[in-house]
Amino acid sequence: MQTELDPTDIELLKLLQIDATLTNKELAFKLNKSIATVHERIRKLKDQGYIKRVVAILDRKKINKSLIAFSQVLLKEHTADTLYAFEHEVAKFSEVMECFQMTGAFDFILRIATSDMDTYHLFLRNKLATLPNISTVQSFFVLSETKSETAYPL
Amino acid sequence: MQTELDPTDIELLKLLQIDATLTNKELAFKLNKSIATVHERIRKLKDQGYIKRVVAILDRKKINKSLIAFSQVLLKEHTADTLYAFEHEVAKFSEVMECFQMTGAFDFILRIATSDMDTYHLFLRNKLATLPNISTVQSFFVLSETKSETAYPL
DNA sequence: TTTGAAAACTCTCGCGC
DNA sequence: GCGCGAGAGTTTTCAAA
Repeated sequence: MQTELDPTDIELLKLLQIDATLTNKELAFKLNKSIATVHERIRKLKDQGYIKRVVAILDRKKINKSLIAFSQVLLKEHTADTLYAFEHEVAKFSEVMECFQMTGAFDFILRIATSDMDTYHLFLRNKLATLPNISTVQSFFVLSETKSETAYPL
Repeated sequence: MQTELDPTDIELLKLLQIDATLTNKELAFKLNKSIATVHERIRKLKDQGYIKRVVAILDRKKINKSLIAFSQVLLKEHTADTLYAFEHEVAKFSEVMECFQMTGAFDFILRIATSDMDTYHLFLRNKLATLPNISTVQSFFVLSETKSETAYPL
């Protein structure tokens, strides 16, 4: 299985990261390739896992997710079991968009999406803070989103 | 312009957030609507800005973006001008995937994608730290990505 | 919102480089 | 191996009701 990207693959990935609604015909024109070639390249890029999925990105403010919080979590214990248990439980909460284990002074950083501060408060009290083994949770709130990019440079 | 979402719109947004390659025919079947209805609903959801864009999500480790850092930036001054200038300059760096102005003990949090620690270091020294008006930058690194969701609950 | 038909696009296959 | 052309099969689009 060929796993290196050539310039055509790179160009395709660049374009599809920005707008995945481009048709094969449009892509073929931009790349000076045939439609069949573009089709085959994209199939391979998906098969090989370069393209994980194609998704619609919504305007969060329009769907009542106006408040984004970053919550830094410190656990009491750091055994393999307690780390796994935390990750496993926290992933179940629909408010948690992302969970990363981190280096540094705390263990995890969570990105939480809610409609407002009251809802965040309820999430913290009734969901996050009820998990066992939590030592501290520090919350920071997004005032404004200056840059928000899903496309990696290639 | 109708701006409220009915249950069909909500269901469509849920599905398209997960997989935007579903055809109108497949969506119509899932929702028990006609293809033309689905087509028209999606057109409206895009027009009204609920769907901002449709993008391919890549596997960052396969495209040499193995290291993700969250960098907390504190500025020296907080005039409207200096805040704007920082946002404006930092958005130009291709390594910066996201930039948020925050409440709390620091001013901005950046999500930085690079290939490795050396590259991050170079970014910090030669790009970020050269911006005027920066007081401190604290960097935290992602050890593992437990949950990573682009779909908001609806 | 639906229908239905025309236009556009997708996807596969086999040939040629 | 990789790319391309052509055609069958789907999907999208757009009237009209």
